[in-house]
Amino acid sequence: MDKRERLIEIATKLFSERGFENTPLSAVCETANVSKGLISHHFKSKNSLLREIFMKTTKLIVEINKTDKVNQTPQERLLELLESFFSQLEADKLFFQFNLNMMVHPKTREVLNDLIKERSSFILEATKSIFDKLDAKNSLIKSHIFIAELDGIALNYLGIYDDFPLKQIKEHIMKKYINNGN
Amino acid sequence: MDKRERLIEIATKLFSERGFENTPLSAVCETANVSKGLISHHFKSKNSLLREIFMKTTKLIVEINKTDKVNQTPQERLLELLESFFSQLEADKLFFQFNLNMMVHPKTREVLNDLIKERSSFILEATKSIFDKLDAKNSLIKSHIFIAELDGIALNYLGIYDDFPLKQIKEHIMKKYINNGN
Amino acid sequence: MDKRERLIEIATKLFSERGFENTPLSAVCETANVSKGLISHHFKSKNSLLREIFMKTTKLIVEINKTDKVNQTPQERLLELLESFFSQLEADKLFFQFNLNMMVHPKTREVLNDLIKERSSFILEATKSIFDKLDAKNSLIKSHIFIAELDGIALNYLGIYDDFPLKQIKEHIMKKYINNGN
Amino acid sequence: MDKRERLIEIATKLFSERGFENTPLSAVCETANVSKGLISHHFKSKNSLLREIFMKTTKLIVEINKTDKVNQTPQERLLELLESFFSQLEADKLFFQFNLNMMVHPKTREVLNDLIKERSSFILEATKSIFDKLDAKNSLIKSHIFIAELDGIALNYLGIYDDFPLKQIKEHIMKKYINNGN
DNA sequence: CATGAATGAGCTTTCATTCAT
DNA sequence: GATGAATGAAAGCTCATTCAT
Repeated sequence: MDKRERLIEIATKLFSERGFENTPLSAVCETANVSKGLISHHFKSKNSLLREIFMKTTKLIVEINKTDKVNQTPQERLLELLESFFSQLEADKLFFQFNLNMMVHPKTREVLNDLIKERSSFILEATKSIFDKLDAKNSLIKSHIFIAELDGIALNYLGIYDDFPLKQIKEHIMKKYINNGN
Repeated sequence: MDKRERLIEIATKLFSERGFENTPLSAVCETANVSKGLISHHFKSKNSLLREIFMKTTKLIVEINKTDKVNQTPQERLLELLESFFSQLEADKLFFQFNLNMMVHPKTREVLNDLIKERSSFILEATKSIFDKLDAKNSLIKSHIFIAELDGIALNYLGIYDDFPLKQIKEHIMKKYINNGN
Repeated sequence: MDKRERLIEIATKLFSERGFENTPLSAVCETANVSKGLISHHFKSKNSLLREIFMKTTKLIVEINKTDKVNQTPQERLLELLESFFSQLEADKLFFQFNLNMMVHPKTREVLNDLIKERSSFILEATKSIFDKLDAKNSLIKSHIFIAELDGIALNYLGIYDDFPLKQIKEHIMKKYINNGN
Repeated sequence: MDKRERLIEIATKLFSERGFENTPLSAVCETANVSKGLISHHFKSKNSLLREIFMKTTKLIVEINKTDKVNQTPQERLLELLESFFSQLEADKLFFQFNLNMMVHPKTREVLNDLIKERSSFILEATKSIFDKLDAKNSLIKSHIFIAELDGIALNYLGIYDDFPLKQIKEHIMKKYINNGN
């Protein structure tokens, strides 16, 4: 059992649930049944622990997008992307919670500034490469809107509306993007 | 010069810029050139100050939506709503920053839970009442998507992409909603 | 309605119930429905308010002991004193609570030092004058023990034993002192 | 040098001398030459530190009473008890001061409520078991009076009369209880 | 007399971080 | 690798007191 890995996992979970600033390292240690000293032994500081977590999730995102989809049509790729977004959103709320938290909160945004830029460029590029193939016109704008729409759905689903009708919205969105890419 | 009002204003600004938890009351006091004691004299606690601020912004939102638009067609209302959203978003970033912050962060969400529910119900209702008149079919889903889209745009504009092409996106969105209400 | 008098009354009650240090002046003001400024207008400080209260209760004690008992035998006086002690103890717990509090707590003892000395000398004298008449031998010692016994009973009754058998103890004590003054 | 133990010792001393509420933890730390953080490291809160101290003194009291006195007559036990009370009272004023303080002050009584009940039941039982053997009649009442008398003596000696004639009172009390158990 | 805004000192508690073992 | 004692800064909050009105 790699304690370092366990610390990262637990910290991710707690940061997601309670927020970064509202999660003392002591809480991470207690949950992990590990001494306070150990966390400092493994991570230079709380901030650097956060950065490591964020980089790990970025890697995940990159990998999902890199899997060979050479043979797919852009329509298929869009379809798959939406499918995976909606199923992930339901299955792993904490993952989205965490990323929203980190992007929005000024403190964490400062700590993660470069990493956020890096990740969001990647996502924009990946999305744009799809829309480019669909219809090069306005592909940047369409990509931005596409991303914003999904982010907004995640935000409203996770943080605002208890009775957010995710399934119906998924259908609606899928229909919209599958037929005309708009 | 009403110091209470000034404290609210300054706190709003600082909470928006730095986040709630990352803004000590001492920072508010220093900025307001006021003793630490005074803030406790006027507000029972930091949380209650936050609640007061949030309620104030809710009132603003409600009022904007209440202004007599009896004679407007739903199309006109939608147009106006989008116009005001995009111009506000540019003019008063802090206002959106604040609201995003408070919705996303677990700690503030806990403190504001009831107020958030209340406000978001109102916004959903107000939006739905427009879509109802446009085309009753799926009006709830469309409202949710509409709100999510705008939230997502705010989120990406304010927090993620430095070079977010707001103007073009505005045009795109306006076109989309004005022509077919989709 | 003399507000000054009401403030004293309410302060006495609250100081008795919660203790001096644990009772903010703001609590006194709220209970009295009076502004914070007023209490400072009437009393130089919290300490001086305390001193005034203590002096008032001393006056009461002195008066009770001064009422003409010229014609009474020492036995009758002792009887009456015990009777009044036990009935008071039951009827006005707060009065005893207050006095115990003030005597025991280091902070209040410091503030009231001179007044405590004054009052306790008086009580000792008054008691000794009775025992002197009963049997001059060891009257000082007997007085001290008598006072200590009553104080101890108050302490145990009010502060320690929920089921303190006050009535039976009263009988026991009365019998002891009435028959032989021991 | 166990700092935790030292903190308890010093806190006991200061709480006794100045009272619980009148002793900031900072005073304990300064006296112990220790940082403010350390006290929180060892004790969950100021209240829990107080509880720990109180429990420790209860243990002491229990142990004193538990030492094998199987062979003693009740008269001998009473004698010993009084001897130890009076010598302790002179030797360790702070110990009594502390206990009186904690029993009388409303705030500390609230914090220690259960522990006070527990301890005072024990003391009553221990005392009653002696009086039972002396003369079962009225043993409960006699025990209560016995305890009250000693408490009252401590109270008057420590807190009220500077010139309390402890030695003579001791003699008087000893004579009273040794001859007839009254 | 009466109010309540305003001050400032001081309190308990939290917490990231350091360091000897 | 691992522990936990120890530090010190900073936070929110309480409260007696002052003062202009």
